[in-house]
Amino acid sequence: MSLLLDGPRRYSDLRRVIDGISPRMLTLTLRGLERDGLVLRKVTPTTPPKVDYSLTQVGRTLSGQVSELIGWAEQHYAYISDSRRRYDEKG
Amino acid sequence: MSLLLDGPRRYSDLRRVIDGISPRMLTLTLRGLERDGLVLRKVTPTTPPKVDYSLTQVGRTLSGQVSELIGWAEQHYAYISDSRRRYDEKG
DNA sequence: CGGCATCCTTCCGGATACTG
DNA sequence: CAGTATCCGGAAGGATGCCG
Repeated sequence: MSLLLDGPRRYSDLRRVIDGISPRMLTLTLRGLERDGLVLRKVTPTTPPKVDYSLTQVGRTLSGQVSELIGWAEQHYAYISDSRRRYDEKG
Repeated sequence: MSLLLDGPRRYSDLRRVIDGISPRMLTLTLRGLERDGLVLRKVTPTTPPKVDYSLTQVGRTLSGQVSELIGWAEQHYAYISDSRRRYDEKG
């Protein structure tokens, strides 16, 4: 979702950025977001076809919270990794 | 997580509030949060035993973002439901 | 290019029964 | 009370192949 903040992205672009994701999962995820009205799917029926994904108005209202969540995760990543290691090693 | 903001809660309390959750899932969830260092599990070995769950210092730093997310969800619940209904009905 | 259909394996998570 | 143990059905999701 936060990947779409800078504007529309094509399917293949998203696949490249979200490294390792299968086409199936990417499509399912995008379709879910589209169904929820957070992402807009715009098909241009040329050859080769072109599909742009962008945030809807409402989708953009979520971007702040998502960014904050990402920020939190980055800030506390080391702490959580440490906590897990300690938990797994003894108890 | 947001349930723990007001202070420690006992296992059975959480089970009552999160209605319908199985003991297995509640334990797994709490154990995951404990492993990540977000929740503290404090056992008092009396009869009957007593276990209190509370947020750690770091766990509390996440509460703001969680609250905002909940707020967003409540605010846009109707929109999303509508979007889904329209999506499922035609396309 | 941007998918969908299908197969197949994994594992999530509910139900139930039992314990310190 | 606060879990653990076990069984089990169904869903999640990777791999592969095909299509407009």
